[in-house]
Formats: sequence, structure tokens, C-alpha cells
Amino acid sequence: MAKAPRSGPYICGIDAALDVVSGKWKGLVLWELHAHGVRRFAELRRALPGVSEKMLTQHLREMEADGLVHREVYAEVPPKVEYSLTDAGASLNEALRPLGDWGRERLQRQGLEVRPVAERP
Amino acid sequence: MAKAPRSGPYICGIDAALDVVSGKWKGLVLWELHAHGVRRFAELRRALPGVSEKMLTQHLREMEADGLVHREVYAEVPPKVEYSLTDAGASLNEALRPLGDWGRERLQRQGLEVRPVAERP
DNA sequence: TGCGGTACTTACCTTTTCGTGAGGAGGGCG
DNA sequence: CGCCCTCCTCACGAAAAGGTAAGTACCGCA
Repeated sequence: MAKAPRSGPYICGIDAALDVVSGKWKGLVLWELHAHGVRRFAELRRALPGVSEKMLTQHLREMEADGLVHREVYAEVPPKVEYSLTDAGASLNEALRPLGDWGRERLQRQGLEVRPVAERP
Repeated sequence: MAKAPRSGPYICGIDAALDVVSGKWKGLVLWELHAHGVRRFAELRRALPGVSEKMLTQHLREMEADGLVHREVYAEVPPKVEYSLTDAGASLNEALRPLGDWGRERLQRQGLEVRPVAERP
């Protein structure tokens, strides 16, 4: 069960965009892929503290189905899979940047901690 | 139970911002309030096709707690409650605009229908 | 031989979210 | 006297999302 294709029609663009990024880790995956360009499964897993393998694969598959990430499988042993952003994923990340700025400002205003995962762009 | 204040720390700004807009109707509420400035409960309800009263009040309360919307209660009979965006809510909407554009482009690219709720800004 | 690393899948369970339907207080309307 | 209007609140469940743990298949390393 990948994901129900959404019952009704979208009401506006925000609606459609949020549908694609909502998910506990999707924003972070986008972020990480944007910061590093290409990442392997285990690298992403290490980058997202607390994510389970199941959730990560599930989110990656959904994002692949949504055309946000590209999945390159190398038929090797041991297996090797590389994930990267598609053009749509990259443009989504661009569109997401003001939102990220807003969120960071908000965190500062509230004196909340931010746990940096890796160097940020 | 308003909402659990989020267990762990946020990892980046996108994380924090998404936490505040994720919810089936929050994006639409923001949109509607941005388009009209001030709306009453029943007006919002009519504007969001399919929303239940419970969900609408719940989302409005959460957004109020998050400092996104202002809630003005008039001690009248019949009751009258007006909702409007706070400065934080307005700036969030600004930050959300590129995302909305992205979503609309995406919808066009996929030939999906968009059901307009009201005149858009 | 046994363990760790690769990238998953599967089954099962808990938590969160969403929806449905009821009720309620104080009026106006017929 | 009911019934509808306002804006909610509460109780009950279904559905979705997320978490846990195990299994798969192959290899390198000690």
C-alpha cells in the first residue's frame, strides 16, 4: 500500500504541495538530499536520527512516485541504491526555502533548540 | 487534548514550519483568512467544503495556540466569533506562497482539477 | 562459524488524526 | 411550543500514520 491517491480534488496549490511534503521525514529527506546531492540509503538513515528503516523506505517510495526523488539501483553485491533530487524535487526545495526561513525565525523567537543534522547549505 | 507539543526537538526550520501547517485544513484556513482578512466561524465552514465543525474548531484552536490566528469573541447573542491572521500568520502565508505556486504548477503539469473555493488573491 | 553491513519486506501493534453524531445555551421566528 | 440560528464541546469509532521487530539474501571479515 503505497498511499491512497487522495480522495477529493485539491482546492489550491498549497493544498497540493502540502500533500506531497507532509510525512514525518519528507521535509528532512528533501533537505538532506539538497545539501548533499546524492545519498545512499544508509547515509540518509544515519542523517535522520530516529527514523526507522520502514518509514524511510516508505517515504522514499512515495517521493519517488511523486516524482521528487530519483532512485538508482546498482545490481551489485552488496546492494547499493543512490537517491537524488529530480528537477521537481529541486524546485520544490526552492519553494520550501522561505518556509524554512520562517520556521527558523520562529524557533529563534521561541528560544527552542535546533539540532543540526549535518552542515547546512 | 489540544495537541502534544511535539516530542523531540526540531531538526531544521522546515521541520518546524511543517509541524504548524500540517493538518487537513490548516493550509486552507490560512488561505481563506489571507484572502478575506476577517472571517466568522460559519463563513470559514462554508468556505471549506467537507470540513466538520469539530475539525474546524480544533484546527483554529491549534493555530491560535501557535500564534497564527487571532480569535475575537463578541459576548453577544447570538454568539459571534471573528478570526483573522496575526502578523506571524501573515508572514507564514508569505512564506507559503512559493509553495503554493509550486503546487499549482504541479497540478497543471498533471492536468489535475482545482476546485476554487473563492476568488483568490 | 558467526557477525556485521547492504537495502529492503512483512507482520503486528500503538498512536494520532479525522469523521459522525449528539447536546447545549441563548435567543428569533412562525 | 417547537425549530433554527450561533459556536462550540463531548463521546465514540474508523482510518491513517507511525513504530517495533523479525526475516531475506548475499558478501567480507575474523
